[in-house]
Amino acid sequence: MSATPRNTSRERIEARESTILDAAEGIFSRSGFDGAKISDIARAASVAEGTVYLYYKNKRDLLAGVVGRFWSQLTQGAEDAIDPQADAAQQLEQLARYHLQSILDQFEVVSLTYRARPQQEQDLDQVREYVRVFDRIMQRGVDRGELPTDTPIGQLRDVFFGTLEFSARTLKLRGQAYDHSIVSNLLLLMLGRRHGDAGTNGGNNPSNRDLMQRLESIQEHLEKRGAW
Amino acid sequence: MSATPRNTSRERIEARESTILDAAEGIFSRSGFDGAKISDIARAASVAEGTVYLYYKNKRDLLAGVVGRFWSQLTQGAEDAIDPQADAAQQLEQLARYHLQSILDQFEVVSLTYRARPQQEQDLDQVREYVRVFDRIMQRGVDRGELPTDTPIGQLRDVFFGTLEFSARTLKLRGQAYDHSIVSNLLLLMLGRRHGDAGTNGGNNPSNRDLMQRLESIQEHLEKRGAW
DNA sequence: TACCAAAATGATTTTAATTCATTTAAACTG
DNA sequence: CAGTTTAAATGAATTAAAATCATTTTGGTA
Repeated sequence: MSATPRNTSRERIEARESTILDAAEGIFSRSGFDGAKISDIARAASVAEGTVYLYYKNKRDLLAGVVGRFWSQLTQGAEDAIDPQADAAQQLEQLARYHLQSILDQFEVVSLTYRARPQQEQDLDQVREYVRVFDRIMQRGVDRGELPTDTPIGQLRDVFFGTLEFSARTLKLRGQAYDHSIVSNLLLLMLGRRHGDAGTNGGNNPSNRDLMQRLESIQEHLEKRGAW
Repeated sequence: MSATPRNTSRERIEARESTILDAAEGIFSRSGFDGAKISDIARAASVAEGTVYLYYKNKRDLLAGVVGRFWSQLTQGAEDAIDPQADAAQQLEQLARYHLQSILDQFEVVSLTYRARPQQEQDLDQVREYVRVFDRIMQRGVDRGELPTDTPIGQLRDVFFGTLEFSARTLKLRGQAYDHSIVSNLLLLMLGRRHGDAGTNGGNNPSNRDLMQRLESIQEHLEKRGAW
């Protein structure tokens, strides 16, 4: 049992680290990166200033810790929020709702993400992982024939997250709350129909090109099932 | 001519302010907000440290100056880039190209915008003004009947700028250059048609006869496999 | 040329991050 | 369980950079 740390010890240390992250998240959110003092964070975590530096190399690193944890938790939450049985359109809507709601709720932490970013590379790992939730939904949709084969997933990813984030900023700026029509309109846009508020303007006449794509996807779908 | 500053004097002062802004933009872009030292900026502007504080209350204020000037210039450039004769779709494409190109070219300054933001209110004024260029194009399109009356301009604004900005980030992250298909696809999305890369795969709208043939062949195909 | 006010300077002060010599606590040993 | 070793925590001291301000320089004016 030479170099391995004692069992209970690791738990204590993880608890302390998490305490420090909690404190940092609170102070950073309240005061912003520049406004936050390490001494405030240390006090909030009931710890000496020097202790913070045992867990994080410097202030920036501490921020990366806060931001990284946020996105990891978001990934977990997103996976829980998505019904594995649902089709691509439904899953996309679930993700969109969850995402918009979350970034509205924790707007300050999301903003802090941009502070961590431009620097080192791996600060972004947890964000990348989060984004893969979207990619998986879309890829599955294509595989099942629910989405056209030539769906440009990478570009739609930027449409999806870019739109939701800018919409969230707009809402915050105006002091407005979650607005479901944003999600509805985004999905209508991405899944190919015309815009206008959700329920409205439902039954539009699909073009032949739409029909052709649908047929192709049905065929592909049937062939994949095999089971003849 | 009592209290009014001498004519030449004002020019000298404005020139100096602009020199400081240039220096600050360079250093901020190269080193980021935290990495930039006022002493570096002062040196780059051939000015004493204290002089910087004659023109800007503090470092954050100086950043706001740099960022504000950037967005003002962007507004000017956008207005120049748009053909007043063109219809809404064309103008939107012109703005999209101009915007994507500009934020790619000056990615660092754009990133700095988020540093200035969450703070005081009027830091955003120039950004708001820039955004109105988009609003005007859309409103004019609606007024002229080129766009539906119920076009949700405010929401589409977030789609437009959100998508372009996230796309720019993706390109930068991958070290890729301007990609016109992003603009094409975004416009197709916003103006109501289907996605797929622009020039490629262009105007193939299959006829009903095509569809019927395809259906026949699918039926035949399926029946051959029999075994349901 | 002498004067004044505006502008500029950079040494000094202040603030906050980071380090590190010292102390305290925990884990292990015989 | 007292003694010893190692890990963790502390906070005073150091360092770095922003911001201030008493002093000097400059440009215009009479």
